[in-house]
Amino acid sequence: MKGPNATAWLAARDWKPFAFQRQVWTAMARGQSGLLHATTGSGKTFAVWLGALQALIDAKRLKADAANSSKTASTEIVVPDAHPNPHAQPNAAPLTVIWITPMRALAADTLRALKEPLTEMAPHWSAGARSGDTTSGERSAQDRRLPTVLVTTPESLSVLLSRADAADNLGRARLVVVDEWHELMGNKRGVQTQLAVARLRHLNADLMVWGMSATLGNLDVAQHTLLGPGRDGVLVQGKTPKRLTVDTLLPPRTDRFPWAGHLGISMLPQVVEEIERSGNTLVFTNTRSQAELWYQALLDARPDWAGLIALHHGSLDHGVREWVEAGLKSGALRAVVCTSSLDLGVDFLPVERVLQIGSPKGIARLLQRAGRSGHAPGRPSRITIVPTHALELIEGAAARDAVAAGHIEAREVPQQPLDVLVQHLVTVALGGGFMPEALLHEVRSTAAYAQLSDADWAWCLAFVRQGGEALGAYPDFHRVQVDANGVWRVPDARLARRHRMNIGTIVSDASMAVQFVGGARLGQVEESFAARLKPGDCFLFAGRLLELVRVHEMTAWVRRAQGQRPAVPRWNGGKMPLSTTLADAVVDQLELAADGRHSSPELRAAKDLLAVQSEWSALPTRHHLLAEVLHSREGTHLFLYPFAGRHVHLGLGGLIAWRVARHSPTTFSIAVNDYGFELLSPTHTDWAELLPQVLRNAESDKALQQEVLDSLNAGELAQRRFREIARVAGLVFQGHPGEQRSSRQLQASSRLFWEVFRQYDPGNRLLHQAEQELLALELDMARLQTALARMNQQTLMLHTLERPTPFAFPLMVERFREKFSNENVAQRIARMVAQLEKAADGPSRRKARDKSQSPEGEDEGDVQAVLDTLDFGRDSPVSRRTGDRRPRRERKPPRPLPPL
DNA sequence: GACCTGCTGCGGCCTG
Repeated sequence: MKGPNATAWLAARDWKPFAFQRQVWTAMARGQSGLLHATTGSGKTFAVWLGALQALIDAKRLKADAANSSKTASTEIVVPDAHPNPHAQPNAAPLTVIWITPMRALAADTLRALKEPLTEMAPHWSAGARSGDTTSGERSAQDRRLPTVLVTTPESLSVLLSRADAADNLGRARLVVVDEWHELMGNKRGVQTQLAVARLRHLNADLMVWGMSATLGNLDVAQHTLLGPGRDGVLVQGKTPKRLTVDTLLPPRTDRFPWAGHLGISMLPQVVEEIERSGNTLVFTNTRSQAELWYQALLDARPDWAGLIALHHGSLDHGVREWVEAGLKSGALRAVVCTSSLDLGVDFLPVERVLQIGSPKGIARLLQRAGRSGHAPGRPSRITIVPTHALELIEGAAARDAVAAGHIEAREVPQQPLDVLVQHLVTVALGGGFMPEALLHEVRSTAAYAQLSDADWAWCLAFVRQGGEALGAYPDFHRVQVDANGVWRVPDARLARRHRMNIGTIVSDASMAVQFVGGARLGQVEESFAARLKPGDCFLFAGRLLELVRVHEMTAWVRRAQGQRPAVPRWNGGKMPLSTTLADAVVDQLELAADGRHSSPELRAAKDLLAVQSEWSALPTRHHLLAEVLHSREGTHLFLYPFAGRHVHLGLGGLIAWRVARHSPTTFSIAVNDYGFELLSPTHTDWAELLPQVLRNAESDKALQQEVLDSLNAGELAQRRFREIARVAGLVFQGHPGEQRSSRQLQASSRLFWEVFRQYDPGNRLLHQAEQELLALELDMARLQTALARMNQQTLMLHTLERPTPFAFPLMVERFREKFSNENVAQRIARMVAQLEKAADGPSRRKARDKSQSPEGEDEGDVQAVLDTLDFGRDSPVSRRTGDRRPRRERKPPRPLPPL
């Protein structure tokens, strides 16, 4: 009688196991934990799953086998007959495997994939999924008895851990698998997963832990973070990634290609042509509104594609998204315009072609998206970057070189987020209660809290017990109480329920449902967008032109509309900066161009533009820091290009403005993008003299950090971070399902806690955490330090400009947006572009020089006229930066320093 | 609360 045998199972399907699959089986048979790194669709799920079946069904015997066997032992492990009674389900084996995925849809897909070998290899095992999608029927069945294999999410697992019988039920688990670990490890969901794994390991010391991850720059850290410090594991490298092509869709005429912008609609004809030529195509965009606009533009260009192309992003209703995913799987859809929503999940898409509109932002992200194509055997993956402005041409070549060199971003891991720990303490108190010393030991066995101090631990305990120092008078925050035996529990049923409803670490902005009157739900728009619409107004959403009928109880009721020029919803999403890896690769390309080596098609396409940049100023390189100064009627513009990503540029800009303002009181406005930033002062500023002084390194990292905090409106920024922390820590209740509370209500309550703590409990660790998160996540402090240090090594090249260069122009455009409606900006930019193009024409180089002798030159005058219409006079100070989710960026002169 | 270009992801109540 044959038991589970992975090799046989694969052989029956004509599959030969890969070497990495055998490695996983051997390791699992020995009871080892590990991390499997493999590309999507390479068979990693089966590797782990078949290995698990083999290893777990008769563990005792297998252990003996493994002990007796040499390293080269066969992995064809045979165990005794496994009671193949198909009707045995109600008596199925108890919970043995917990399989965690980051997405509900992926949980469902995974369950389907796992079930197939299950019926054959372990008929006495049952399998089921538990997530927010699970119906109440399944739920109550699971409450009586969990399946042998439970496929779930980190949040649902935490909810299970909060049940009073958690130890009995979950303590039986012998294997935890975390799929897509790279998606979780870098955020608080990953920390929550670490804590859950530690809990399970506490319940069963022999627990095996396996992770699966896509390509990362720091796999060792990924493994260490999952398994816990000081725990050995196996790192299995999956099948070598298939061949990958990174190329760029070049515009037909690069001399007419926009210098700034993000939409890229000018590339529409070429994109249509690519889709026409290819099989199924995924068109990735960087934002949801961009996806909406591109979908519409494609339909306008090809009305016959109605029904053949679709739209997919995170604010569309699940029903809509599932329909699109099904269309992709069946091959019915020719193209789907999407955002990161299709980065993960949806197994085995038959996608042939992947287009990336706009900057890919990072190499890991590019690889992930590229991996969506070329699933057919022998076919390479291919991703084509569609540049939206001239400098993005260079990103294509840069990305290709970085991929070839194997430069991939590392993923940073959160350290000791106390809000997550506080939540976990209440969860465990609910799940049967805890004794503090034992739990501390368990918590310290995770990578995130290995260094947790006794003081922090004591603070967290006090916080769940009486809300810390400030909230002692409020029974709602006496969540955990110590019983007569010294066990910490949650006795109050109402608080228990409230906690279970609040489990998780994802915090999103309040949104409003969009629904047809008497019909289907379409998705979600942000409350703030809906608030600006009046009944009768039109907007573009879910690929349709809609008219708002009314807003009622957090739902925007709509009907189809025609004609009218619509608004496009904007979502206040995250803003990923260009990664260090990709930014460095871009600088390398500029270096090549500076040497006259235009070896790639992209560089050749950008050659004229780069020539203009060199002619009017210079090209930034690894060893040269480019600074440009332009005097206009607005004042003095400084453009600086550290290539450190938008977050760092904001911090650096603020820092430099702060340092200058200490010498001479001035008001600056700041504009940033991923390549550099602009500082504009209304008065004359002598940057040639000032810049070398204010660029200096700080005395210490600590001092630099303080300067950056001082230079920003740090209090307000930290308060916004605190909002999320308050929700994760369970201070702010988000309401019952279906009873959405408006963002105003939530805002008000988190603000109240912020103020109460500041006043009555300034030592509150959550306040400190908000500041730390602000520094680490929003200001990218570590990267800022590196960038500043590097700038100090570089040779400063300061060029005085006659007109904005190709590098400076996008920064100026960035600033215009805040003053005018889009249309006005478009018109004004069109005029500026026309002027600049004239000046940039071949023969114009001489003209440009001539004009420097006659500043009244025609072109010069017109550019100035354009700038003048922008009205950044002294009376209308530019106050706010766009796209930063930051408060006012105005630099108030600090109080004069006391004499030394 | 502030954003206007700005991703993704989760969970939960009540009653019989």
